[in-house]
Amino acid sequence: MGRPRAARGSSGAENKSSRTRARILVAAAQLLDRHGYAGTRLTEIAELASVQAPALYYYFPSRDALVEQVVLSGQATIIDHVVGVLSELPDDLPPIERVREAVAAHLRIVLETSDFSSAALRNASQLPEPIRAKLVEGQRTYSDIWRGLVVACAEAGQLAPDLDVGLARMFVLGALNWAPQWFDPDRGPVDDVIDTTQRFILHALTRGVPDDLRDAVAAQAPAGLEAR
Amino acid sequence: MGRPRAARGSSGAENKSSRTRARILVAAAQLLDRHGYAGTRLTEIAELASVQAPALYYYFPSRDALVEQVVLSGQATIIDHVVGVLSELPDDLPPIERVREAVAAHLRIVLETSDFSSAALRNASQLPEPIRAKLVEGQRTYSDIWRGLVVACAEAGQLAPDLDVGLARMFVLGALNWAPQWFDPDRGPVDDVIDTTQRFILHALTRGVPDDLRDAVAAQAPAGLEAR
DNA sequence: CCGCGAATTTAATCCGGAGTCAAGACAGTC
DNA sequence: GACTGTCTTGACTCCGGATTAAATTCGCGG
Repeated sequence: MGRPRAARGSSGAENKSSRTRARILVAAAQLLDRHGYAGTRLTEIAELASVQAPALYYYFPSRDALVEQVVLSGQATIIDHVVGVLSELPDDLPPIERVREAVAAHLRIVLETSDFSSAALRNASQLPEPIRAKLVEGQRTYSDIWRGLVVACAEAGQLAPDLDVGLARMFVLGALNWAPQWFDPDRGPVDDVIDTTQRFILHALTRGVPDDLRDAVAAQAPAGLEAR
Repeated sequence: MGRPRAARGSSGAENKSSRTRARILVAAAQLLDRHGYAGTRLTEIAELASVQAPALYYYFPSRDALVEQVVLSGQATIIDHVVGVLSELPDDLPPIERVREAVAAHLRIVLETSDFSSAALRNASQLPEPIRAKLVEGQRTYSDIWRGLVVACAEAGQLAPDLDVGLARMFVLGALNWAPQWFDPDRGPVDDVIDTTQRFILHALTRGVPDDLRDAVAAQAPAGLEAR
């Protein structure tokens, strides 16, 4: 009666065992994303993973443990990816451009790499207390990342002066987090969505006339450009 | 053994009966908003409404009927209120100002009058098919309202030319619909949130071009008006 | 091709929540 | 003070879904 073992020599294995485990996690993520925490049946997960329900207990001690695994790793995936992208950026990149990159990173992970991450986002508020508690740290971390991004814009004078920094952050995250709700991969490539989202959010934050139009506008009406 | 009667003469009554019924609906809305469809127990609703569980069946034939009542009236509340506000507006108001008003109307109803409306929004995707079916008409209606608002902006040249009209609509609704998720009435008045939201969204849509320059910008990039 | 543990199934149990029902209690009304 | 509408009390059924137990198959090293 064994807890499943890690592969012999290697650690990130391709075991049959670990592949089954992965299938279960993926199935759970998909269903959590669609039906929510309370709406996801263990038997559905099993079916989608092509196993019988009790097999889940070979890998996870309980339904909640499985759910926890899904949302925690989903959360970690987002954070790691966004942090990773940001850390690759040159130090002298203007803050607003960092926001642009963060938007893309967030959307790409949530819309493309899928399920785990959006399951984490969408269910956060409806999870049982113990699981929710384990999410708060990551939530704070991620919040802080965005706070930092927005504050940097403000300090660089690139943020529209009449925006509350805290609220602005919430709106950005709102627009991002709502995306999985309506996004349909059949209706167009992720990249298009990302493009438009970036423009939308940058417009919202900067309020200024964007670089590529500034000259034209300035020529037309050289007065009144300063951000009031 | 009576189905509850409407009040004698008056229709929007203050009956004891109708007040109890209202308490039940309010309780259900609150819990649906917090725990989602599948996470809301009948007994919890009853407790919150200060009634015994079987009493619910005096007013509603089933749990789902109650839920349906909540989300449908929540949806109707939003639509009616926003439509009402828009119809009061002078005809010659610029489209972008109509958006501003619609944003305020939507937020006010969702954040203040609350629960019902946000329950409708948040649970939409997780409801059982029969209920969801009854929501689609309203969803289309509401979608169309916003489509109309945004398209009008585009046609008036007040929309940032590089925004896809359809996607822009989704972002606006995203920012609005995510608000109940983080809004905390103790942290500040609704009006502040509304103010900032209006600015944020108007910046996003118009690209922050001030009124006196909008013509110039529209002339510069008259393309990209298609309403996909 | 045997044996043994890992992986998974089949069958059984357990529990909570929806929904029912019958018998009252209590309030306001005529 | 009888009547009706509004609930409470306290069962009790029923079912689906989580969990457990026992039995079975798979797959590999010997």
